[in-house]
Amino acid sequence: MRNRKAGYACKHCPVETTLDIIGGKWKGVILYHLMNKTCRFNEMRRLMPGISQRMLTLQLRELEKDGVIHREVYPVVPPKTEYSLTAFGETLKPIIQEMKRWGDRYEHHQEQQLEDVDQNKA
Amino acid sequence: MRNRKAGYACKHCPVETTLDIIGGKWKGVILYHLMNKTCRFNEMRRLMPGISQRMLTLQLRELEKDGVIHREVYPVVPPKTEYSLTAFGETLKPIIQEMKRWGDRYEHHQEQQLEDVDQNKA
DNA sequence: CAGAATCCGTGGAGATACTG
DNA sequence: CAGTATCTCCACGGATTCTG
Repeated sequence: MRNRKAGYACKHCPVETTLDIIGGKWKGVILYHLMNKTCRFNEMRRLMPGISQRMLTLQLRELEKDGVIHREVYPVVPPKTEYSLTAFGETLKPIIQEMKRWGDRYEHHQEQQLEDVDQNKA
Repeated sequence: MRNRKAGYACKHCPVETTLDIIGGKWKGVILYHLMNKTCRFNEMRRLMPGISQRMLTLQLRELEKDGVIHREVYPVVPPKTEYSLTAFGETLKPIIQEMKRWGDRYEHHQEQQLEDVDQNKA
């Protein structure tokens, strides 16, 4: 999000505060992947085929600026950069985990419906 | 979000699936308020001073289309419309609650820092 | 490999006015 | 009160090219 108006959430709604940090279009997914393991740049691109290189960079920079992720650059050739969650970023895990749980159940629900249609149960 | 590409999430990442439903800029906040109580249109506007009337309408329509909220129109004068969570929408509560919890703690953390600065502890 | 820089189109979103 | 309709603008984000 970052653009919910100059930093302060109106009536300091806590959900709005949270969305100011993880509300970016791809931030949830990025955090989800970094929860499992430290990742390199192109590795993340492969994990998220839908995001452009430019967007990935921008979102990573914002997350870094907010102290959620850490960016470790190794001065080698060819370049190597690793992204990982900071301790602060770890505190967001419960949110992402709930999102994963919900998404999993929703997908199963969808599959179920498709099967029903296939078998003319619907 | 709704625009993560024609309906199917890549590699069906569950977090992406979830964000397709609640990833809209204001959807989290809307759901948060509807968790507490059924709300009328202008009531919600007051709860969210940052959102424009147009945006509120659009986000509500998307949530309705996705089956997350219910819109009850009473044929009276002046008009009265009430928004509430559907049973399906209720299943999103754990996510929003985690967001609220995190936002609350984050705000306290911020306050703490401000106090420290005030008292030159920092 | 991990980006930065540039160009450019689209639609996200504000402001305003109108209506049942 | 609870919206719709229209006009408008800018920044979000894609595609492409260049670099250490």
